[in-house]
Amino acid sequence: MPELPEVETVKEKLKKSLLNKRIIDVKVYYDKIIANLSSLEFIKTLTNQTIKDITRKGKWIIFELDSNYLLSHLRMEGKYFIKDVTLEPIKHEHISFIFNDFSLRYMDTRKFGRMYLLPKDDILNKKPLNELGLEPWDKNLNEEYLKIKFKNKTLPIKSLLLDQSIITGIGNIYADEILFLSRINPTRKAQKLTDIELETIISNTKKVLESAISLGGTTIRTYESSEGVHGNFQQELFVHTKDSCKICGTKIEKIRVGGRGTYYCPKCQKE
DNA sequence: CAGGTCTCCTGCTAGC
DNA sequence: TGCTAGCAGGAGACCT
Repeated sequence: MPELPEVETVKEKLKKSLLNKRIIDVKVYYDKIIANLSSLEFIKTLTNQTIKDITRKGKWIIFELDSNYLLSHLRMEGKYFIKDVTLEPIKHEHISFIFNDFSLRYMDTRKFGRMYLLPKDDILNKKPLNELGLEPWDKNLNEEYLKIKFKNKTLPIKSLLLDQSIITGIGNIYADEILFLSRINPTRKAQKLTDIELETIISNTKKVLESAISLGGTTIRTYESSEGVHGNFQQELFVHTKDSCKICGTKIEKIRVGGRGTYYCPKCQKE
């Protein structure tokens, strides 16, 4: 499940192959991936545009084209591969962007990924990016900001860490890791956290995500990496999918918080 | 508005 | 061994 560090890694990888390349054709095999256009309009608009830049906002990859932005969210299992143009599409391959000497294939086993093709204007203030909160390294992310965002909320901290309109980029794996490092129980009500605890969470968010990016993200379970992307952060995980605590040896508990599988150490993360 | 539940999907697995 | 029901999960829709 790609979260910010995996998306960042994929984005960097794509940049190496795609900058200044011109799309000469597009094939769509499953059109529900495209959220805001028919596949016909999607293909027509993309054809003959050049990739000027590739950036990231939260878990979104942003392809800057001549006159549009193509936004891509990998959700659970979306991935990109560079392949020879002549190779037939295989199972779970839904979109193929064809360039002169190679093709970029979008694969997605569960078909949860989504793309938006938008006109080139102020996309940060338009759906879907307008709903995103702060990047973890934004200088406006501080304890005051979280207090304002947590106002009138009764949800546990884990659920609010996953809320992309507050901090963007954290997913299920890193939420568990951030709370472990912060020694905070995932079920604690966000509103009841102290200022110091909020600051600890912010600092550990940056720490965990930076470390994960430097290791190329996390590769676990069914999440097979994209082209040339093989993360190693799974070796650094303290609680997510673990059996016993790396610090105290206590058995890691698995519970459900806000419908998500949640791992924590009952001794290190007391309620 | 806040929050709970359902939905989208497929592959894997526990259980018989 | 083979089958099936149940589960996993990011985010948006829908309901209360």
